[in-house]
Parts: sequence; structure tokens; C-alpha cells
Amino acid sequence: MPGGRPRSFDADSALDRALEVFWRHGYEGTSLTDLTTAMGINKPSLYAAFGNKEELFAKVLARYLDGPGGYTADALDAPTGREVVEQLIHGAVDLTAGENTPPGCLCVNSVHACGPDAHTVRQDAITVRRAGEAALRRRLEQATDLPSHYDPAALAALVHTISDGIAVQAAAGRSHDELRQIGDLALRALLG
Amino acid sequence: MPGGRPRSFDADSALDRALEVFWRHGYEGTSLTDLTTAMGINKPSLYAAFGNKEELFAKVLARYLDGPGGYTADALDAPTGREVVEQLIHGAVDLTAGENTPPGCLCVNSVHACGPDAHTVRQDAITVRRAGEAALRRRLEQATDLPSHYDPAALAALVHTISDGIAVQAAAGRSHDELRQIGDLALRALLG
DNA sequence: TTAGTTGTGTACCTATCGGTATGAAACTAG
DNA sequence: CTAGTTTCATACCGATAGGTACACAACTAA
Repeated sequence: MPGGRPRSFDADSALDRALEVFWRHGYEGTSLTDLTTAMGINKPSLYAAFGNKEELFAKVLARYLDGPGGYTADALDAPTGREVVEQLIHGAVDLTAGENTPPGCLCVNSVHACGPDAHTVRQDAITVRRAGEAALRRRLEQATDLPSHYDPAALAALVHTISDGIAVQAAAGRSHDELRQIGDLALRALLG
Repeated sequence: MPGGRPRSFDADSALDRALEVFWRHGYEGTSLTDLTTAMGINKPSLYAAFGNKEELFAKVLARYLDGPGGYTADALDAPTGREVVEQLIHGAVDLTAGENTPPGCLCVNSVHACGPDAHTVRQDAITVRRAGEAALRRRLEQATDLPSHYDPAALAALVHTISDGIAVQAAAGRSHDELRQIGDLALRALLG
């Protein structure tokens, strides 16, 4: 088995640095120089380890979903439909207006990367979004505690939409406290 | 009074072309070449007539608010608070998922232009958004038909948030019909 | 020690970015 | 017609974008 010179950096923590940069400055607003500086490596190392900018972003997006965005999957395990929705809304507020992370949501930001070089990235984000909403719909179909007039698919779409709105508000600079109030009001309107 | 060579283009319709391009491809995703091609003029003419890219965008944003985005101001003239909110939600759906315009909302898109050169543009969009929500809050303070448990400021923020969510969904490719259903469900939840 | 393999650092590539210098063209006022 | 003024078209500017060639360093296996 081949040996070779060992890496001078940790791939996972380098991905975390890249995540922070993409999250804060967007796909199009982030240059390779921004990335290599933040990751502490230089371009050939980046390309050897992660492919090109697009592929790096795809890896970063996956890591985002597993890490900060993981609350969306966790919420589906809540015992009641009501709690699922509550955790999703509160989780969106905490994620997008958290103190130690950039404002907004990487996935929502990336939908708005619509320049010519960002086509693949935008599609990646849209695919992830669709999958998330489909999972929520299936979970809500199992719930028995929600007001009977709600169609699960429609409710899933609305919760997703409100979550998107929260991300935009956070990206536009709203504080965590304000967003929490907005989220609570939405929950009261939705679930009584 | 000075004469000089007359313009070979109409400034207002050139602004409309620029609006379409910025709306569809974002501030950062739009190059000067994209703009001059769409506007049918060349760079020196663009700079002479509209300043630089930032200033052009500011003029485009103003035109957007007067034109396609004008429904937000019109809605405030509706006779009841309920109708104000209805017109805002339905208007957001029609604007962001309209057939003859790019998907999404220029103002929401621009909040997500967070590269180093887009700082001014982002601030412009945020300023406009704040002003719009403040106007809505003042209008809702005048309303007497809304459920009494609603604080006008909180309701204005929530309506704004839902409107933002609709814009994101449209940018991510949802159809007008789906968005209309989402909007109607939101209105039922909010206003009964 | 030596061959083979893999990562690192520098220096560079082409394309495009936003923006401009310059001179000819098209107009008005006298 | 001429002088003055404004716009238009071409050609160009320095800076930076994403991406890579190449030589060297650091490791494993024999």
C-alpha cells in the first residue's frame, strides 16, 4: 500500500472553515483566496482534497446538513406533530440567528446564488430543500394531534415557507429575540 | 441652453431591461456585459447615464418598488386590516411567481448578495425592507377589525416574514398555484 | 538506500471583472 | 459654416477570478 507525504491539515476542520465562509459570504461572494486563507491551506491542496469550488461547496452543504442543519432531521423524531412543528420553527430561529454562526441559512442563501457559475450549487440547494419538505410531509401524515382541517402536504409547505422567511429575516439582521417572538406568534396562529 | 448629441436609447426602458437582469441573476451574478447587452447600450453610455454598477442598481431598486413592487404600497390603502394583509400575501405570490417576470423578489434576493462588492446594495435592500414593514405596522395600528390579541408590530413582522418565505419558495421554483395555496392557508391560520 | 507515491509552495495561466481614455459622430446656438 | 457640447464606439486598463504546471518535501515499502 502506498505511503506518500501526510496531510498537514485536518480535512474535516478545513471543511468547517469553508462552511463558515460560504455561509457568511455566499457561494458567489466567496473567492478561492477567501477559502484558502480561512482553511489555512493553498490552492493545490484544496483542489487535491476537495475537487473544485463547486465540489467543495457540495461537501460543505452535506456537512451543514449533518451539523448545524441537523435539527431538521432531529425534529422529525419528536413524539407529536405539534412538537415537530415547534422544533422546526424554534430550530430555524436558533440556527439562523445564532450568536456563533453567520446570520441566515446556507441553504436559503444558496437558492439566491443565481449567477452563471452557480447553477449547480443552486440546484444542489433546491434538491436538499425538496427532500427536507418531503420528509416533513411524511412525518405529518403520521401525526394524529394536528387540527383535522390541515392537509399534511399543505402544512409542510407552509411550515417550510415560514422557516424560509425566518432565514431571510435573520439574514437581513433581525435579532434572535425578535425572531423568537415572530416564530412563537406563527406557532400560535398555526396550532392555536 | 446646450445641445449635444441626443441619446440613442430611452433611459426608462433601459432601466427596465437592467431590472429584469438584476432580478433574474442577482447583483453579484450580473456582469456589466450582461447589463450592456440587455440594455442595448455600451459601457460608457451606461456610466454616463446611470453612474456605476452600484448606482445603477439603486435606480433599478427604486424603479422596482414603484413598478412591480408597488402592490405593497397599494395594499396599505385597503379599507380593512384584513384586506391589507390579504393583498400583501396574494400580491407577494403574484409578484414572485408571476409568469412574465423572474422568479423571486429583487429585494429578498439582494439581501443575500453578501460578497465584498455588494455591501452597499445589501444595505439598500435592508433599508427598503425596514421602511416597508414600518409602514405596514403603522397601517395595522389603525385597523379595528383584526383579532384583538394581535400586536400590530408583531403581526406586521410575521406578515413580512411569510412574504419573505413566499419569495424564497418562488425563487426555489414553486409554481404560482402551489404558492397561492400556501398563501391562502397562511391567511386562514392568521385571520381565521 | 532507493523507488514510488502523495502533499506542499510558488509561480503562473487565461478569462473576465468593473471601469475608463480617446476620438469620431450628432446635435444646438450663433 | 463654425464653435461648443454631449453621446457613441472602440479599444484598452489594472485587478482578480478560478484553476494548474512544476519542482521539492515528506512519507512507505522493499
